[in-house]
Amino acid sequence: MPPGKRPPISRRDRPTKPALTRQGIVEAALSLLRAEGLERVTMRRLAQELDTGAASLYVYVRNTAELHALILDELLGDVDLAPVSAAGEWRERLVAVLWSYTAVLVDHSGLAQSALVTRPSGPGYLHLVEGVLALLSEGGVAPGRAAWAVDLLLHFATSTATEQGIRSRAIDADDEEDRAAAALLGLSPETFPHIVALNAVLLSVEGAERLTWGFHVLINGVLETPRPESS
Amino acid sequence: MPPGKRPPISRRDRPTKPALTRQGIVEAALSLLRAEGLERVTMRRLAQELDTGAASLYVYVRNTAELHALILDELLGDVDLAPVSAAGEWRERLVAVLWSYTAVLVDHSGLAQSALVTRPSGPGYLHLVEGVLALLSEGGVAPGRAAWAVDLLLHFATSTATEQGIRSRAIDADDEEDRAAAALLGLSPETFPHIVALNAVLLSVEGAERLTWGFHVLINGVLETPRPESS
DNA sequence: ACCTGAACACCGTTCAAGT
DNA sequence: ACCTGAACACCGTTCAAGT
Repeated sequence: MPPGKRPPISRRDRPTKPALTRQGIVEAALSLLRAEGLERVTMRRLAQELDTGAASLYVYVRNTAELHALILDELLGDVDLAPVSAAGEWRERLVAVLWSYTAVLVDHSGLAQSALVTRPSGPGYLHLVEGVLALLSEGGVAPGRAAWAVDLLLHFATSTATEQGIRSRAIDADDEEDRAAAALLGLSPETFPHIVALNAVLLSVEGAERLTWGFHVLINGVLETPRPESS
Repeated sequence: MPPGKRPPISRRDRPTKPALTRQGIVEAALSLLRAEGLERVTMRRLAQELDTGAASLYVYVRNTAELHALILDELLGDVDLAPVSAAGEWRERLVAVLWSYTAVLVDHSGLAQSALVTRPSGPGYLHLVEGVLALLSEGGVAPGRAAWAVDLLLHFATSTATEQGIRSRAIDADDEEDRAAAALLGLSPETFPHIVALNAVLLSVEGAERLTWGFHVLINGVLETPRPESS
């Protein structure tokens, strides 16, 4: 077949290349995230996945930060908001929602990091805020105080998720960082080998207890601490 | 002068190239940080500053993360720990220390971010932990609870610094993110132009009040919330 | 032992040129 | 209007080869 003008062939021969849309880009990014992790959700890699050039994505997405924010909000749809309208003590239900939020983020701690830097703004996030506000209101927290509290609570959950994500690595007894961690745990360097075992506990049972404790500290503190007069 | 073997010339003609040392690298990194910001403290840029190749730095520094951790700890020497042993109410002195820590980090929010991801371990950080523990002990917080509390307090300060650093930018009424921020503040889109003014307040007076409130929430919550029985 | 150039395998973003 | 190749200006890290 000679070169030159060829008849516009039907799309069927390249079924993996649908027209670009903002939603399609976000979906591709999400599947790339699940397949290869956030660090590979780059403009170039994503474009490759979509069978185009990186430059094309800039028609739909302002920059990488916006792309990540879009993914995050999509993921936030997985947060379990059922406890908001369930039966039971409001404190416990609030902790359940915060746990769910943290759990969703912890699998993709890079996204949590971006949530810390660029406050989320999509529908997923707004639903979450709404739910937390409802629970605080049920708990009798005045609106002004609740507005600050919801920020404080979500901020704490977000930063915990950021922190946790990276901690999932082996402890190395020669590593200076790990030595300091051991010191903080009150372990003398002699008993060092034991941290390996301890660390697993820290990430599971004790880690969980600490986070729950943190949530309760925040909730009790909010109940106990009025906003300053002036504002 | 013909090429070939030249006599080893004295170092005096290149006074800016001292031998590489770990400390020298950290100092150069620190001055680069102050001059150009964290985003330019890269292995390549730093090597250039030290008149060598990036590969040479790997003799002294494991990787970029370690480099940043080293810088951070150096900076932590600037935290004002005087309130630890000053007169006055322990709560207020604790808040003062936390404020100082936050202030040091907020100027370099990228470093705060790295502190969130890689828990600091150097002497600067350990002194800070020591000071906070001393104040909590003075406040009658039991050691076990204090151990968790110091983490909670510093973690909150660190993540607040991470968050604040980026917020120092103009509000754009066309920006979706800013629209959501306005919504959260309870402003209808009609009153939108006013956020520009409001934003300044938020970053100064109200922002400061919120952070102080957050610290007090944490402190009151810690006093109010025992650690779970099991651990 | 320490240092290095060069290479490998990537990045984000812009822009002129095409359709 | 949408899409793109190519370019610009970078990255971190490794490694063989030098001194």
